[in-house]
Formats: sequence, structure tokens, C-alpha cells
Amino acid sequence: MDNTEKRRIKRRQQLCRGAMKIFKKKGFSNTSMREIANASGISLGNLYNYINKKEDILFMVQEDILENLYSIVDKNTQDYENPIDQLANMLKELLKLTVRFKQELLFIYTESKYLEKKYLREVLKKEAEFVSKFESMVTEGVDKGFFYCKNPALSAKIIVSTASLIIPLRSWSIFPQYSEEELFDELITLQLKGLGVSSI
Amino acid sequence: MDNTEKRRIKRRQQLCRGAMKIFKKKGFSNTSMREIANASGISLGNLYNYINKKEDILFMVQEDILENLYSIVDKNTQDYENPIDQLANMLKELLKLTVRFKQELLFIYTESKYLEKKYLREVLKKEAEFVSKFESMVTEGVDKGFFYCKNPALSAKIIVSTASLIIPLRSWSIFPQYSEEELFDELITLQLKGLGVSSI
Amino acid sequence: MDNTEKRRIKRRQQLCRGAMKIFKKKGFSNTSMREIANASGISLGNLYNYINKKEDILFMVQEDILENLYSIVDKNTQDYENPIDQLANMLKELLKLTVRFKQELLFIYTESKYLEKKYLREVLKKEAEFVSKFESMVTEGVDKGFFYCKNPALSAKIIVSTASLIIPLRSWSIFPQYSEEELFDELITLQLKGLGVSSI
Amino acid sequence: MDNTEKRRIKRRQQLCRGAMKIFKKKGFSNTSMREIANASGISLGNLYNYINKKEDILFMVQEDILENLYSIVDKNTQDYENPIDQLANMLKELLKLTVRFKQELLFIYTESKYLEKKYLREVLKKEAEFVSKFESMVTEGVDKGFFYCKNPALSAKIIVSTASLIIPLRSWSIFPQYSEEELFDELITLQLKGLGVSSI
DNA sequence: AATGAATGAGAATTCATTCAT
DNA sequence: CATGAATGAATTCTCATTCAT
Repeated sequence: MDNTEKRRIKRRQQLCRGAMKIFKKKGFSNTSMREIANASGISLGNLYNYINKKEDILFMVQEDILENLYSIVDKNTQDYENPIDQLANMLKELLKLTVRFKQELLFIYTESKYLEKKYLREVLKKEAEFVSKFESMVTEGVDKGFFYCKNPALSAKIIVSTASLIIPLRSWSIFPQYSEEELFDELITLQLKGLGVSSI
Repeated sequence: MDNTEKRRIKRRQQLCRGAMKIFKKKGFSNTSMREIANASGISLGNLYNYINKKEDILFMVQEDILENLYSIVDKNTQDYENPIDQLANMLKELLKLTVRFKQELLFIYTESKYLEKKYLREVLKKEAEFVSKFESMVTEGVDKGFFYCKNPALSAKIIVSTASLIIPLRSWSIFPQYSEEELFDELITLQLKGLGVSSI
Repeated sequence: MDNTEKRRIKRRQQLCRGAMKIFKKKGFSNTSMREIANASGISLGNLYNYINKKEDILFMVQEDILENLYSIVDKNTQDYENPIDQLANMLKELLKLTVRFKQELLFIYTESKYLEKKYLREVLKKEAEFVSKFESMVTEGVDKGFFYCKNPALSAKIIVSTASLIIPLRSWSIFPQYSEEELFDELITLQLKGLGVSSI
Repeated sequence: MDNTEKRRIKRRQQLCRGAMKIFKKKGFSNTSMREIANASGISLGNLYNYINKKEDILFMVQEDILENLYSIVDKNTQDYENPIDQLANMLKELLKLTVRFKQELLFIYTESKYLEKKYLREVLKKEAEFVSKFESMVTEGVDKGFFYCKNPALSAKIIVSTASLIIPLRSWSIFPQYSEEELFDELITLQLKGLGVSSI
């Protein structure tokens, strides 16, 4: 990797981290390039050596978040013999991550619409890859007789969607009335029972 | 009702309908007052006889959507003797509505952050009222022995959140691979089984 | 006087009094027609039955103030045998009035520039008439040997200008350090001595 | 001084000079930012790199005028042994300057009301400093027996106010009937006699 | 005469992007 | 590559004036 490439990567990270800090507070549309420049420590003019237009930053930031997030999921997921434990564990890890990345995920959910087609497709693809892991897990569990449901792939989609969306989008309705632990337990139990797991 | 009041109501509706048409395409922040004026057939200057600032329109539109939506839910919901049928029916109606109001709901989920505190509280209150209906339904079902779960109110929140969010936010991942009917069935089955309903 | 005329006069007064209330606070340019309408109790549309354009109000108000002011001066001025007493008395009355009408006079001084030529000439004429009273008084006093100065008319102009301008425009520099009475005395003494009056 | 600072100073001057040109004709409130930009040769957007809001220009212009004016007064004022000559000289210089800066001074007198508190205080402080020079001059003259009056500081305020205000605000009543020279002489004589100076 | 809704031009200000240094 | 001044189009909002009732 030559120096040019190193710098590009460093700048890219500065940019993503700086931009996200402001995006959390003000959203993408209401954040000015000047604010992004200040927050990322890159001068306004220099920014444009690394992007072509403001929207590029939106994509970079979302990509950065998802890469970061999914790499953590991968790292934290253990292999269990039992598909039930496996799914329960993955759901719990996912939920814990949605707590940690609540704002970032909300940002992705609410600002993806400003991505141009090309970029949106890439983001959706990244998410679809992640979902497919759950699909195979559920399908396998069904095949092995641990789970029961009519349409395993569809059920997996529903379950992973629920776990991904609920905290970023509905935490206001759940916390502080309930604790994180309560929510995790209730949600995982609900899903597993939904898949026909009788006693947990 | 005097003429002034009549006109206010008519204008308000023009405004909500016109604004929403553009908001769907471009989001709130990227829609200009001029566009809203054109789309609603009210002149730019006259707009400000009915609102104080742009943000007021965001609130009016969201209020208009939710009132409309919840009034339809109420109208379509039948009373069943059996809490299981009752919940299944309400979930199905809700899901059907989230299909019909997919864009409007997405709009609410993604643009609420631009509401000022005062307005946001009102919108959240409206949503909370709706959720509470599910809560009493599930609680009742548990009391009567039809459902089983650890925390009925929390389960209800999870279920209604799932049904509300999944189509507006995840339809891209589900359709066109699966049909609406398939999704409805799978989702409702999953939730009911999650609540301990054995055979459906 | 028919009813139409009576109403015009009543409206004119409502308008002047109402408008001035706001002008004092915000100046002419920063006061909107709507504010003037509200303050004067005349509806926005109806205003335009009595004026042609906003500037007309500026003229009406200034005329109203000056008429009011000069009529009070006339009423309060007594006739003295002695030109010295006469001048001293008139100066004192004038100064007292500039205290009472401080804001109105400041308004005239600072906003006359927005009058169109035609109107400005009328206002200046009204003021010139008033000044000419001082001129004849000083001239007479010089003729009778009570005052001495090179150019009586010019001296009179200077003296009346001083007395008219100082409080509306310089009160911030004089009060609260000095009392009104102190200022009146010092100023009148200064002017009379300036006119060669030896002992006062 | 670095380039940035140099540019700021140059821009500031462009801005003051350009803005004043328009302000003279139309007053502050009726001058648009676009006109100011055009008159000063700075693009509309770039203006806002040097100010925060329109009102800042009002302050900058007034500061610029006063600094300019008072620096000329200082330069032109000679030191005389005799307080009488000294005061006469300063009054004459001041009057000459009020002729030269007639419009600028009128602008300050009539538009200060649009300054925010913070700025207004600064302008008034600048003026007060200037007035205080006259105060010490008169006080000294009284102490040394050249002048006589009850309250020297107050008399000084009256005299300097008269000399400052009369031409900017009353030239229409004096010229062209009288020449500048006539006015200067009459006014100075009047004030000195007012201070008890017997023969001039 | 009286009302206030309606109009659209114009106001101040912001902002993504470019460009000279 | 790095800087931040410069641009001018676009934004939200206001306002004098008109007009239908």
C-alpha cells in the first residue's frame, strides 16, 4: 500500500467519524459541508479531493457503520451445537449491538432514502448478506427438527428485522419502562416460541 | 362552523395532501416551501396565513396521517369472543394498513426527528395510545388463559412494533420474493405461537 | 360636517395614534401595515380607504405630532412686556415640550428622510413657521436694545434649533447626570448671555 | 500582518465605503444586502465571511465614520495658549467637519436606533470621549477665569451638542439663506458670549 | 365602508461547490 | 495535496397592496 492509498484510508476514516458525529445530531440534510469539514479536521476544500459530492459522504458513512457493525457480530458470535442456542445467542448479540449502535442504525434507516440508486443497492446488499446468515440458521434448525415453521426463510427475515429495528426505532416506547435485559429475554423467548421451541 | 373555520379546514387538507405528495418523493428537508405551495394549490404567501413555519407542516402532515390511519383501524376491527381471533384479526388489519400507508408510515418513522419537542410528544402520544390497545388485548388473553408469556405488556409492544415497522422499513427485503398473504400468515403465526398459542 | 367627513377625521386620529405607538418602538420602516392596522383598530383592508400607501401614514403622523405640539406651545406661551422674559419663557416651554414629546420629535428628526418631497416640504414649512416666531422675538429684542447680536434671525435659528434638538437627540449624554431643571437653566442662561443679556 | 488579516481590512473598508454610499440615499432599513454587495464589489455570499448579520454593517459603518471624523478633528486642532482661542478654534474645526460629514453624521444620528445594545454602547462611548474633551477645555477656561458659567461640564455638553447637530439636522433651515461663514461666526460668538466672553 | 384572505416580489441568509494560491 | 475565500443559486419567510365578499 503506497502513501497515497494510506492517506486516502486515513482521510476516509476521519471523514466518516467526523461526519457521523454531526449527522447524529442534525441529520444528513441539515448538516453543512463546513460542519463536516470542521468535525473531521479536513479543510473544506480538501474534502473534495476525496469525494465528488455531499451524497458520497452519506454512502461512505453508512458503509463504514455497516462494516464495523457486521464485523463485530461475526467476532462475537460463537458456534453452538444446538441451533436453538445458536439462534438465541445471535439474537442476543444482535440486540446488544443495536443498543450500542442505536443512533447509527437509526441514521441508516432514516437517511438511506437520500442515497442514489447505485449506493442504495450496495447498502441493501450488505444488509441482505447479513440476513441470509439467519436464514440458513433457521432453515438448518427446521431441517434438524429443532424449529418448526411454514416458511423458514421468511420467518428468519421477520425475526431478524424485528431484532434490528425495534431498538433503534422504538426504544422511546420501551425504555425506560423496561430494562434492556427484560426486552432481550422477552423478545428472544417470543421468537423462539414462535419457531415452535417449547420450553426455554 | 363559520366560513373562516371552513376555509381553514379546507386549506389544511389541501396543504397536508399537497405536501405529502412531495414529501414522499424528496423527504421533508429537501422539499422547499415553494414546492409545497405549488403542490397544494395555495400561494406561497398565503401558506403563512395557515402556519407559522415550515416545521408546522411536518406536524400537520404526520397528525393527518395518523388520525386517518387509526380511524381506519378502529373502523375495520371487529370484536371477537376469542382473544386469539381478536389479535389475529387486528394484526392482519394493521398489516394491511401498513401496506396501504407504507410510504406515509416510512415518512413518519424517518422524519419525526425534525419535529420540535412539543410536536414530537404529541405524535408519540398518538402512537402510544394505539399500542396500548394491543397491550390490553394481550393482557386480557393471558388472564383468560389463551396466551402465555412472561411480560404481556412488553410482548404486546414487541408484536405491534414488528407489525408496524416491518413493511414500511423492510418491504425491499421481503417483496417481491414473498407475497403479502404469505408474509401476513407467517408473521401472525409466528407471533401467536410466540404467545403460546399451539395450533392455528 | 357630514358623517363621511366625521368618520375620516376619527379614522385619521385612530390611525395616527395607533401607528405612532408602534413607530416609537420599531421605527417606520420596520413597522408592518398589519401592525399599524392592529394598533389602530382599523382592519388592514379598510386602512387603504383612508390612505394610498404606507408613506402617507408617515406624513399624517408627523403632521399630527407637529400640530399637536405647536398648539400646546401657543397655549402655554404668555405675553411678557420684557423680551428677555418672553424669550426665556418660550425657551422653557419649548424645552419642557421636547421632554414630553421626546420620542415623537426624535421620530420626526429621524424618519423625515422617508417622506417624499411633497410631504417633506409641508413638514419643513410647519417647522419654519414656528422658528419664525423666535426670529421676530429676537429681532424685536435687538431693536429695543435688550439683546445684542450680529445677525438676529440667524441667532434665533441657532437658539431654537438647539432647544429643539438637544433633548430628543442628546438626552442620553445629559440625563441622568443632570436634572431637567439644571439643563433648562444652564441652556437658557447660555443663550441669553449669548444674546448679550448681562445679568440673569 | 498576514494576508488573511490584510484582506479582512481591505474587505471591511470596501464594505463600509460601499454600504455608506447607499445608506446615504436610502437609509439602513431600505437598503438590501444585494445592494450593499454590489456597491462594495463583494459578492453577496462572500459578504457573510466578514459579517454575521446585516446589523453588523450598520455598526461597522458608524464606527468607521466616527474614527475617521475624530482622527481629523485631532489632526486639525491646534494648541492655543488662550482657552478662548482654543475653544473658538475647536468649534470652528468641528463645524467645518459637520459640513463635510453632514450626511454621515445625519446617518449616525438617525440610524443608531437600529443598533443592538452592545453596539450602541460602543458608539455612544466614542461620542462621549469626544465630548469630554470639550468639557475639560471649558472647565479649564472657567478655572483660569476666561469663561464664566454655573455648570461648566453641562455647558460644554450643550455647546458641543449644538455644534454637532445643527448642520446635519438643520442645514435646510439655515442654508442657502446664510453662508457657512456667517453661521460659523454667529454660532461661535453666541457660545463664547454665553460663556461670558465679553468682546470677540 | 369594512374585512381579512390572497398574491408574488423581495428580504436576509445559507450552502454546495469551485478555484486561485 | 491542502487551504479557505469566493460564488450565486436557492431557501425560508415577510410585506405592501389588492380584491372578492
